[in-house]
Amino acid sequence: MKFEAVTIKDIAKALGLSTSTVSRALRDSYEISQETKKLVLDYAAKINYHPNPIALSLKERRSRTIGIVVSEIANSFFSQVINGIESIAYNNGYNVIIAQSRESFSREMLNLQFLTSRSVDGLIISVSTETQDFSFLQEFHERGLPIVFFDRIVDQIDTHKVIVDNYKGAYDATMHLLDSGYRHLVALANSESLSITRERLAGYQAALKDRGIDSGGERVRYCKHGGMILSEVEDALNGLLDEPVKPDAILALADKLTTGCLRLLKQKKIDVPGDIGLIGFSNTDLTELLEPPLSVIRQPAFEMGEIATNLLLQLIESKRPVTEFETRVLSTELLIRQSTRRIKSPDIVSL
Amino acid sequence: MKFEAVTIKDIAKALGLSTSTVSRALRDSYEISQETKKLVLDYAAKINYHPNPIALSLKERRSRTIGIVVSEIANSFFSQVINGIESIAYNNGYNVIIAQSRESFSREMLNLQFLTSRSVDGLIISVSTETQDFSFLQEFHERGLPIVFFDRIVDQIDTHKVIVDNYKGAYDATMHLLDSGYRHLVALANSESLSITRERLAGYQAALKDRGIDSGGERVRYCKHGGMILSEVEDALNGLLDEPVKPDAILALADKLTTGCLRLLKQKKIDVPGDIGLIGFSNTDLTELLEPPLSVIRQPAFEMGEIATNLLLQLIESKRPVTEFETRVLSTELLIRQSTRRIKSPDIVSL
DNA sequence: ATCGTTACCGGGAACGATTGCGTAAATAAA
DNA sequence: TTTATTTACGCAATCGTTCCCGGTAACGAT
Repeated sequence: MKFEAVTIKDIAKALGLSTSTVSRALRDSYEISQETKKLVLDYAAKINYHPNPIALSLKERRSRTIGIVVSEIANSFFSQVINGIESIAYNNGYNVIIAQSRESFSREMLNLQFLTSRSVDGLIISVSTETQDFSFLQEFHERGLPIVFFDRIVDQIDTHKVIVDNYKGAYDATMHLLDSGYRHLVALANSESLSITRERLAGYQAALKDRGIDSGGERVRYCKHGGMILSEVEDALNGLLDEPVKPDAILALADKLTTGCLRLLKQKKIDVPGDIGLIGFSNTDLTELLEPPLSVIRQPAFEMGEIATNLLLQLIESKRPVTEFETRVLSTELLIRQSTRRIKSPDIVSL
Repeated sequence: MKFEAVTIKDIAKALGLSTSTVSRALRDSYEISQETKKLVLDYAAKINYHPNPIALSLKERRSRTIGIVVSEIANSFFSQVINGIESIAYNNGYNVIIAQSRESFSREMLNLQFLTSRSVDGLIISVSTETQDFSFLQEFHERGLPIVFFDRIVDQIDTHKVIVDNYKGAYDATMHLLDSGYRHLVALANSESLSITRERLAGYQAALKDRGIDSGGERVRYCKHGGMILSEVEDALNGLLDEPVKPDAILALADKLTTGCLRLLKQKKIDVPGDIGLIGFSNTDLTELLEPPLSVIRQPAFEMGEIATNLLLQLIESKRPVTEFETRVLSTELLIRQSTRRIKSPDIVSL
């Protein structure tokens, strides 16, 4: 079952040269005569020689590989980011290794262990919902592993970051709900520990405040597992629906929550937007085909991947330690569709 | 930017032992005294030693890593398969490296090159739509790389394969359309070279034949790029809609084609299922939330991943070359929803 | 006293590639 | 002719690990 590859030794032996000469010939060193070079190059091509990257990684302590850690590749947002990352990475001669944490802290640690032990030259990561302890990341960072955070960032670690203006995204969406005549808003959020949750929630609350509406602490429910488990979303949603003041619109603060919410409302035969309005963060390209077409806040995912990769490569290829870091903030896009088209006349009591 | 790891040498030096002794102590060799073992083990734990997998891969010519090649991770079917693969792989101490071909032959080759050069111990692959030349795969296979095909398999290469009963899936779906009163069926297919296209199309045509309906050669359109480009699907769809006998139902033979088709029909304001019925292969978990809820043929993707991985591990860990290969065929599931609920009364002329 | 075991440990060669250094031959400069 | 310089190549160390050989004690049996 082993699978023998051609090595530099085979070439050396066949040509009666030393491995050093072959190596140098292949790297086009000035110390090697034209004839010898041609000889080696031709023979290498003939027997389809490719340098062994494992040996190279061992020697050079670099792998021209970057690691990606996301919670779930099935999530459109993340798969779009990954496509962005790959596009830049490939153009720069880098390969990528993708790992999913599935929102589990332990899986995330295992993945990180795997990636670093395989000598990835750098890391692009959006942390899992469960992750509260960043010390392991901190440690890798301090030991010199170049890291770029995107989406769910870690404030404590000083490095490049790529995010969207989550505050504004949520603010605008909330304003849109209010402008549409909805009054009793509730929010369905990811784990409290996540940067995106905090930022988005702040935008939501600021919008309510700017309109002089008392948001109340109870009108937000969190999903610890980021909606990985539908029952968790159901519990949160039930909590919201059971509020003393019945909500007339929901703001979902993550992709999985948005679609999960719609699924549950349908199950409960609660009409959207008739009984309740719904808007949420989502990058699924199916949202416009849903019943009803979903109003969403969309992130420039592909671009985020591109930017993150460029920043990472900059970090990797920098000669001396980088100390100046930047946080790129991109804009979200608000796509207004059916699910927030208020049908009932505004509730007088709430005005 | 370098990132120094603890090696066996550090331990040896610190403890005044040789690297051989340390290595043996760590592997719990009988030749090492209990005291020394404890000494080494304790110290290794203390300084958080982890063997360098790169060095191990170089030495052992194996990496406990399996490579996955799919056309696109954003595709629900593939991401579900990947989850199945990971679940088994992790439980057996293997890691996975995911690569996407994005339906491009050259990308597929590059990925394969990357994976094998990183010494993956085996490969699980569903080939890209573009791939017509399997010689490179054949070569890897002959050189001893364990391969398991799933979904889009390669008949010419003799190894384990995991598929669904595509013939029956398409047959049943077609029968369902006919039973619902549709008469003028058309099919939207992937590239002709794909195994799944051939099998599904055979099922479709067999159903028509069994009902005494002349399918006609022109009532199938192919999408070379597997629907990666929407315009391609549009051209194909337009071709079908322009048929002399206007179709009243569409069978889409791949995930991307199914949703792409719905998107285009909506754009064209063609009502589903009012003007035309639609059923297709899809593993997207959003299909029931679509407008209309989509009737689909669903594949047991997770299970396929699990089986493929078990077969691959069997291949990898087998002492002697395996010569007996199996093709596991799983069942599809037919989920009937709105999109194939015929509304108009059957067209008399067509009966 | 000598031999054979057993228990324990170290030296050094791999794995595939790069690279600093040494050096022979060929050429140029003196 | 002698010395200096260039050209072109090989040796050996290195990366981290394993493992085939050794080797050296200690001990019991002869």
